[in-house]
Amino acid sequence: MSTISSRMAVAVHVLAYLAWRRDEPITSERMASSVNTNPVVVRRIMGSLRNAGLVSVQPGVGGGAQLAREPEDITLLEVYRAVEEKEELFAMHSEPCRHCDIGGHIREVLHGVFCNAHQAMQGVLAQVTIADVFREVRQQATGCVGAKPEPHAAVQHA
Amino acid sequence: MSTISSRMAVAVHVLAYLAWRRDEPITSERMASSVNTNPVVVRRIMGSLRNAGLVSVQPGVGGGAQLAREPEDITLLEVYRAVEEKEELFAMHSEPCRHCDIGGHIREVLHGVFCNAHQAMQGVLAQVTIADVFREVRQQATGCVGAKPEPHAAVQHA
DNA sequence: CTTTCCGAAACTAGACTGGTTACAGTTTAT
DNA sequence: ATAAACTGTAACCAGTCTAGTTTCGGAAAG
Repeated sequence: MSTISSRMAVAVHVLAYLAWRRDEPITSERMASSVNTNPVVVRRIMGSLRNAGLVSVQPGVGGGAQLAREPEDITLLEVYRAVEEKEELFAMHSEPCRHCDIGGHIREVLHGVFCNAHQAMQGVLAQVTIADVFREVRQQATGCVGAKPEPHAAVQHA
Repeated sequence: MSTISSRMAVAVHVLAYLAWRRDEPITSERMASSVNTNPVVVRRIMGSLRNAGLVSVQPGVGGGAQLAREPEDITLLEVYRAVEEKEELFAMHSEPCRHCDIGGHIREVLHGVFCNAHQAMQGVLAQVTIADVFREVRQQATGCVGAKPEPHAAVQHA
């Protein structure tokens, strides 16, 4: 039932927003307004993205966050690794009986399969960049009836 | 940080155990002893596997669980779907601003990427069967120094 | 009818998530 | 220097999921 946390979704959303407003610093309040959450939640995620070298943040008047790299150079895999410090996708059961044929070696076998599955998932994320996401979002937006042809004219969460 | 629950690992462990003891019913107590957990935890997981048609369970004296299908016909993907009723691997953030260019369409784009990632992971699980796991576990066991050449001679959790 | 076994409910402690408030520190502008 | 704007971080909370445990009812076998 438990899913990977929505930090991933929020992080990609924010990075796409920063790619949209590529040249100006964006405050956590503006980002939170677009994501519809609390500014502290955004700042927590920005901390992870900053540690990963994906964004640069400036405090003070006129401060905010900006992309530290080009949107084409930021893959969703980097975002995933920045906001989910998880080493394994699947949890292993703790201490199976080591004296029987199954319990003694099941963990090594499972570890191999689980690693393959995790890497396959990460392989998909590695092939998508923030620029891809931003482009697809814009395409969807302009494809709608009544959509504005100039995205910069949209609501800016001022 | 949160991972997919260890129910998956326990389920594969138990199914490999049942493949090992293919012809006799195994009680939840014996399975729990091999997994090193509580019999009720095993029974909960067996309920999911039974609903998925992977095992058949008999109550009463001499009862227990047996594989309902051949180990070669049970993939880890079926096990995954049996014990994790999750529809999505990644959580979506709840209600982004629909009036701005990013928030209005980010969810559809993210949904596509997340689905691809989830399916890539499931594709790996679909290619591994319980028979594969059992065979690899046996290979690892016999490859160890001092390992018994006949796996049925190992501790049986009686 | 007793034993063995499953199924299910109820309860617990621990962990993670997302949200919130609060406050210290830093940068800019005046 | 002082005020304003913004980040960073700690602390706390409620909700959810997980895994474990106890308990009890019911089914099957002998």
